Amino acid sequence: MLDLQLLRTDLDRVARRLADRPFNLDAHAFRALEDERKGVQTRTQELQAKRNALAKQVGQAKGRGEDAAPLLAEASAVNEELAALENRLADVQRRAQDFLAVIPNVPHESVPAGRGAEQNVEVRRVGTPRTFDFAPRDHVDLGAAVGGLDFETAAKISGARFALMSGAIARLHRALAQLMLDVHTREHGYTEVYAPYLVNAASMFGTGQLPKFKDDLFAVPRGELGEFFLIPTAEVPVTNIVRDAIVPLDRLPLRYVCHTPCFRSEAGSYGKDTRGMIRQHQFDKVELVQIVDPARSYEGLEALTGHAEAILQRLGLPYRVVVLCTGDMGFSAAKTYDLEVWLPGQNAYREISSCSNFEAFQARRMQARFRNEKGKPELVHTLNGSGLAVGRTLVAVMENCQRADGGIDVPAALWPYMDGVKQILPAR
RNA sequence: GGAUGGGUGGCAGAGCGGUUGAAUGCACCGGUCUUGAAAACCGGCAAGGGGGCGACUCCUUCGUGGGUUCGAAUCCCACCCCAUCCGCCA
Repeated sequence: MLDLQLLRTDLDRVARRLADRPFNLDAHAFRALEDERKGVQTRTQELQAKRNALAKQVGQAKGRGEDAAPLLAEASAVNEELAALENRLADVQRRAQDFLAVIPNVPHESVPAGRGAEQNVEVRRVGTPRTFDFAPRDHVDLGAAVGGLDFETAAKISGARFALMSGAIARLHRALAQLMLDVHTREHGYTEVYAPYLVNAASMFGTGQLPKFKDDLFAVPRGELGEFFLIPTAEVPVTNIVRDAIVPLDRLPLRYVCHTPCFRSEAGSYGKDTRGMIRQHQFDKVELVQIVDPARSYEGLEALTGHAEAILQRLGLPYRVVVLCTGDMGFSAAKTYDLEVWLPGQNAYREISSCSNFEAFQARRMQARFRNEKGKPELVHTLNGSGLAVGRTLVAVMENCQRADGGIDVPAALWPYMDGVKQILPAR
């Protein structure tokens, strides 16, 4: 959520920058809403003050044993008028809130303007894609060759966009998550977190999935209580740790790492990435979350991105880093780096991590604050990034480490997690 | 699911329906004292919002939502959450 104060004082500049996303901020509607709010609020508060004063006089009169009847009559009249005004005020405030809740974050000044992925800017490339002296297969064919990656059975059990892993592939998948958790906790200073996979609507609002992106979520009804939502990323439960909290300054930055499955409806992506396990309704991800002092959030973003990169480097996977342009960024982000891993099966770089600074956008929605040097509560900045998407990392390892015979050479970094298995050989 | 107790400021913890935005303690900030520190003492210290150039002033907020009342942290109703016990269960 944007700062109301910012909209009041700098509406046109904000509207211009949001137009780059593109988002059309209706400045006229906002000003009209603001004017209405101001008028109703002022009159309501005047009447409330009057009511309070009268009530006090009644108390004093009764205390002196005087007749309070005239005062009571006046108070009743005030209350009648006040009730209508308070209703109107609540209505205007709700409309203002709804208006604010669907405005995306303002891109940081360093973010390039652009409409879509084509305008993203490459920052660096690390590693060189391997040249094969045979025709490289994609992970679906490799999975068929070694066994243990089964989309047909998953479709029987659940439907499209699910995978069933077994044997060495399932083990490799687990090994990847283990490696990531160990590196981030041991070397990057993150605290491991185990968090709920079902969250309430307030948490989804806090990180920005609600109200605008409900269609992307799986909702689980719970009768009278409304509904739970399956997390689309650990960002949601982990960032909401600090919702409605005031963190002492000396505890910042908070760094959390959390391995969870992620659930996405993928509404609107029909026909996209239908082959293989690039785009699934359920996938595992190791997520990095930082809660930081606003003065240091861009430092934090660079560091966090580096932490995610470290995993790719350790696995020897070639990748590149791109800054997302204004048109490709998520709703809540002020700046995002995507890490794209090289996939020989697609002959392309594909997203494997997304690292973002949300500045105070989520913090404002969550009322997540810290106590600054002056002892005053101030909104924190929140950051997160995949470190990494486990399913896609599995795909990348399979495709980049494949052998001519269809087997897979396990990267050395994973050996300690594989019970000494260094190659996954073709079945039969 | 049943029973009981409870949700108040950063924390702990008071609070006969009227001057309680809320005692007290801790924490925190400033000062006195001290070579320095501690202790002691004095003072300050909730958040969000409206209006005003400003001194300042007004409104809202005691789990949430309704209700009673001129007036609710205090009374009534519903719900949520937490604790403990019982039942069920991995």
